[in-house]
Amino acid sequence: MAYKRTDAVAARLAQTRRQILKAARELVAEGGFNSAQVTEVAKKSGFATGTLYRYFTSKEDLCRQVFREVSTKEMNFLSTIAQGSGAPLERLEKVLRTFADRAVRGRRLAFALLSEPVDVHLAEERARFRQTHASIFAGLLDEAVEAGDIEPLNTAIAAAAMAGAVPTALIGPLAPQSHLLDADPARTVDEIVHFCLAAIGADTTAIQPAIKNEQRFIA
Amino acid sequence: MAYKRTDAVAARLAQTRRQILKAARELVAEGGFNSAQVTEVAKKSGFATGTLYRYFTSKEDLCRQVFREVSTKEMNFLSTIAQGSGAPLERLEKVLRTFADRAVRGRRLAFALLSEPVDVHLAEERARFRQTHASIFAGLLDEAVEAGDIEPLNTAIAAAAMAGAVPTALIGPLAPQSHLLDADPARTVDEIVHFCLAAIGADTTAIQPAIKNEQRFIA
DNA sequence: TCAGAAAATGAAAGCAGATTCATGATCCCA
DNA sequence: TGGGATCATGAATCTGCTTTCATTTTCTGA
Repeated sequence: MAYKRTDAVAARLAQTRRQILKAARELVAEGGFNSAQVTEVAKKSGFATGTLYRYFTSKEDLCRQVFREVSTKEMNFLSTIAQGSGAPLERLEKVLRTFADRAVRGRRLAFALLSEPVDVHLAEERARFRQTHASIFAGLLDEAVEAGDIEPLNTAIAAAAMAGAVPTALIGPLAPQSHLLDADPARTVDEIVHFCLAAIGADTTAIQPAIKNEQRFIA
Repeated sequence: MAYKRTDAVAARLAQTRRQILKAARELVAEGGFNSAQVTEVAKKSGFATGTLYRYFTSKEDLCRQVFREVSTKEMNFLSTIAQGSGAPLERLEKVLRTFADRAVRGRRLAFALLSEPVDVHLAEERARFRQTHASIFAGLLDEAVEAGDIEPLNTAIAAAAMAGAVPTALIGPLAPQSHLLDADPARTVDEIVHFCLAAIGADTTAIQPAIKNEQRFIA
């Protein structure tokens, strides 16, 4: 026993792991999970394929990590807004708008997370992602009902409907090759947000113009 | 040249083709496209795998046919309702309700058509399916706007949002193993329909109770 | 500096399917 | 009824990946 992992080595290992994840993430952001083949990730990260398997038990494992990393970032982002101050419906509007807005701007990545055809395992991860969106929406709807800002309704169902409506309304436009949205993305986002708010009986007369900062899905 | 295909033979060939499609369709209705492996379809239909390739150029081809057959039936169904008589919004409500209702009742097949993870080719087919739903919705929305029943809006976007909202709101419940919906499916459908109609500013006070006939996605 | 231990490598093996194709069965018409 | 044509068969092959693992390289503490 003449070997004990040094801090320096541990750091390097961690670094390697990060590099692999980064390479995979970038490939996903460019061409979806489809492009994240083991060989490609290896090449891009600068390590051998065998090496990847010292850090991840399988390709599936690697992809799941990537999905989680990226989606967690998005969810935290929305979650923070949801927990902010202001009337529940104002926060809901901001969350919806931010969601749609970031998806449009980070189109390729959003496509990968939301609608690219993927295998069952990633599909599960995606379902969780959607479910989390729905939870955030549902929480705000509950608050709004509680506050008497909207009529009582089944918030779980309404939230799920929103979680489906937003991405789908963007999907054609979200597909990598599509440029339908380039004309007037802000207007489209406005319409979608309006749709969701009206659906729950919220007053939509005061909907603000699109967000100005250039937020987007980021790899 | 001592062979010319007889009518009898042609009929048998057509019959075989139908049998293969039927076997595939049934497998899909039971376990999704995942279960429609060439070997399985062959076994179920009673023909050899090689035979399938005399009728379909590839597995992909076969699956696409199945998807089209089934989805076309659904779309025609909705389309007929959409072209019926009555106020546009009444027809829209009926279309939405029928869509949701049939999906709930023909859960497994609906899952396969709407949210099962599938490869790129079927995903394209699915996109078309969604797009058709959206077109039907959009047509009715246009009529409603035209008739002055609702305020003008971007009907394409609203329609796409509905096409996403309905399946997603059902999805947890739609997944084959889920039984969330068994408690009170009609109520859930009501909520979803209400959501969509409210979203476009339709008067929802007169929403009728659930449809009575036992319509469903049929293989 | 060296021996033992971990880490990295990438060519080869594995894998789960779809797809092919040589062979045998069936069919048609002269 | 026979020979040429189509049809059906299913074991063997092909395919595009992921995954393994014997070998090489790097690291550690004595």
